[in-house]
Amino acid sequence: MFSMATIRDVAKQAGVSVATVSRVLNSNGYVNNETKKKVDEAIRQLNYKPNAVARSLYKKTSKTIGLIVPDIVNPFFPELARAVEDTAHKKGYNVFFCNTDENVEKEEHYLEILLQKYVDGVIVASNTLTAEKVKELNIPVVSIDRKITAEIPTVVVKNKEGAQKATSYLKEIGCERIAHLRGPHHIDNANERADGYLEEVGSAPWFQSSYIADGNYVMKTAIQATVELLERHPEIDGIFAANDVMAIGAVKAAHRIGKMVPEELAIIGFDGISMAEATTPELTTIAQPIYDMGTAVTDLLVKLIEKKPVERTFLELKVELIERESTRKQNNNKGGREHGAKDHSSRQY
Amino acid sequence: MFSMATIRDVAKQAGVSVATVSRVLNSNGYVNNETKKKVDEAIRQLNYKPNAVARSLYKKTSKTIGLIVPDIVNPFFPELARAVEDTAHKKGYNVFFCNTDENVEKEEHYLEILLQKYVDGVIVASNTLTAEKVKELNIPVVSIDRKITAEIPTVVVKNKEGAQKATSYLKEIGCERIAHLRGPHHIDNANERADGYLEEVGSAPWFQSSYIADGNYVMKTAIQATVELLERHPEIDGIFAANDVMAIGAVKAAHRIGKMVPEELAIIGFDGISMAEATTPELTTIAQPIYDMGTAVTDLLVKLIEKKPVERTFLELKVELIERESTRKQNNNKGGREHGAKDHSSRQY
DNA sequence: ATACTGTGTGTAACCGGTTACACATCAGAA
DNA sequence: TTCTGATGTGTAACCGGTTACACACAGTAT
Repeated sequence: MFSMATIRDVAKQAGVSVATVSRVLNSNGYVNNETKKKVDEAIRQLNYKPNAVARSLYKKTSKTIGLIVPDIVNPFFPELARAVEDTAHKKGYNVFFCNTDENVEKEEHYLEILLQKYVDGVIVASNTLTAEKVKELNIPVVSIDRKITAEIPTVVVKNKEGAQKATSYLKEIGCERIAHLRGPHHIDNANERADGYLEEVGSAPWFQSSYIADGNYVMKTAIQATVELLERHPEIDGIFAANDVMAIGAVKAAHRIGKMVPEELAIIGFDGISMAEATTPELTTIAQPIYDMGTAVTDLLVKLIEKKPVERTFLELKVELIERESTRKQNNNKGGREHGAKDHSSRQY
Repeated sequence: MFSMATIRDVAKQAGVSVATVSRVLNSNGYVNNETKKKVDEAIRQLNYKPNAVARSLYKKTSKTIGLIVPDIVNPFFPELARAVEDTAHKKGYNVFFCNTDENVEKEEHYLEILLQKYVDGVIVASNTLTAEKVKELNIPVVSIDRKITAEIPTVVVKNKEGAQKATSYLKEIGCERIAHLRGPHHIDNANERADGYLEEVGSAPWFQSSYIADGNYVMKTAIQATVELLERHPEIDGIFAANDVMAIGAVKAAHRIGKMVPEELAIIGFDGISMAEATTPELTTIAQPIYDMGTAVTDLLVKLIEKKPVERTFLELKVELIERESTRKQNNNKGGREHGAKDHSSRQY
């Protein structure tokens, strides 16, 4: 067993001081060209790699960020995590990966560990954190998908606008009784999406609040809720589900009851997760630019870390309607504009 | 802006030496109970948190591991990553998260960075790494899902056995012409699964090699391959796809052609990804114990890191047939035994 | 001749922990 | 009484980088 070469080994090998080696490594200060060659040669010979931990200790920065998500298994987060990691890597940062299950203690525990490990900043996808906690961390924290407070930089999407887009699209294709399968009341984006729905149909003559069913963003309960909804209101011919997972549940419920999708019932989701393409019929949805959100939030964090100027600390990204098979226009029946090919969509298992 | 308290601040505050504080922190060596109280009080007053970087530098260990996957977006990996992170966290380790897209240079680059950051070990899900490269890292490396070489500890599943199980299950429910949608030739598990299929039907009188179609583990090409397969051999009444994503593609192809699943064509996949439950009909599959694999591989790695004894360095886990709707028994028609409820299946978005 | 600036290099302190070693005290054994 | 071992604490070296500072020497301006 042998141990890694240190900067002192390199210095000895090259016949110079450690300061000079350090200067060569970081290309700062003055170094004679001949000296530099000797040092480079010594580095090559010893296969020297500088020790990032020692560097971190002195510089008080680790070129590392933390990514805190509720659960990577939740289909929204893999693409987000991918974008964060890609962007961080491009900028020279590594990412620590943490799952909190929306559990406050777990989250605070992770933050403490990350802080002790000198992370330069943290990306949080969670709603349990308080502004106070964040402030005492003394490092940049940005939030994705959930607003925490006005002080914390955030990247979200236009949830209300997207919900309006979804609902008005259902109207447009001829739906006359449109229901909403909403998300949990304690999650902001669920409320915003419900607001968007109400904005479009809340004052329609047929509307009643019983057209809104409570879901909690998971498939199983969405199936049950949809079955009850359709039993309560058999006249429903369109459902806007607040996320894709529930929309998939709604499709299953319709199938179970024997309602044809989209002929008798149009269903539209929200999120644009890849699972929505696995269903039959494939799901029409309001797609969030998940990858772009990850890129944007990471860019923002890195700028804050490196104290570069940032234009805005609150980004509200646009969503996009993707027409697939779970809805069909009354008049024309074309497949509809899809997403542009994503640069990372061709990967294989 | 204020800076973090150090061990020397604590020592001063408590009126003791840094060694004593360190002893209290790590509960080793002798410390008088009264002294310990003073130190604890000083720690509390200053809200002192030990600096993990400084500790790493001296101890040459960071309580950090690397997780290298091809692409977290690939539906197999989120659950694996979750298991790895859960297990690592439980044992006091943080995980660096890296996506390589099966790209050798990217992979080697990540390994180099991880090494410089003093990671204690690495989990690799990849087939591009050579044993030589791994050896010169001088830290424990374990492999998941892919065998690299005999020397590198590995956790895989019984692919051939699973494939046989899938194929014989199709025979059992009455299929008489069973095709195989295989994975890429350069991936071991694809070859093992093809072997398992051949073992079951390779010597059947009806068998021809044209019953095997090349797929590359992605949905789009699987759809095309299935369409061609069914045009070539309309008599096919069962398809074993080498992964779930291709099986979903096969379901779509059947739907497109107008073949009823499972009535006219039974389809079975492999992997047990959650997406397989989103389809209509829901997919019968050979489920890998993905979460367990992640737990096992992390346990193994941590044991190697901590130089604890390990029983075996090659684990081949069992797979399990999950009957759902895309296949149906000729005789009895019961829903079939599902997975036990996974402890992490109830999370919400 | 003097001062000044740019180039090139080395010494040693520093980052914030851990621990080897030295030393002191005290109880119980020989 | 002396020896031994357990208890308790402090000093300083160490981990492997970075950099402030000192210094030396050249070339050029005054």
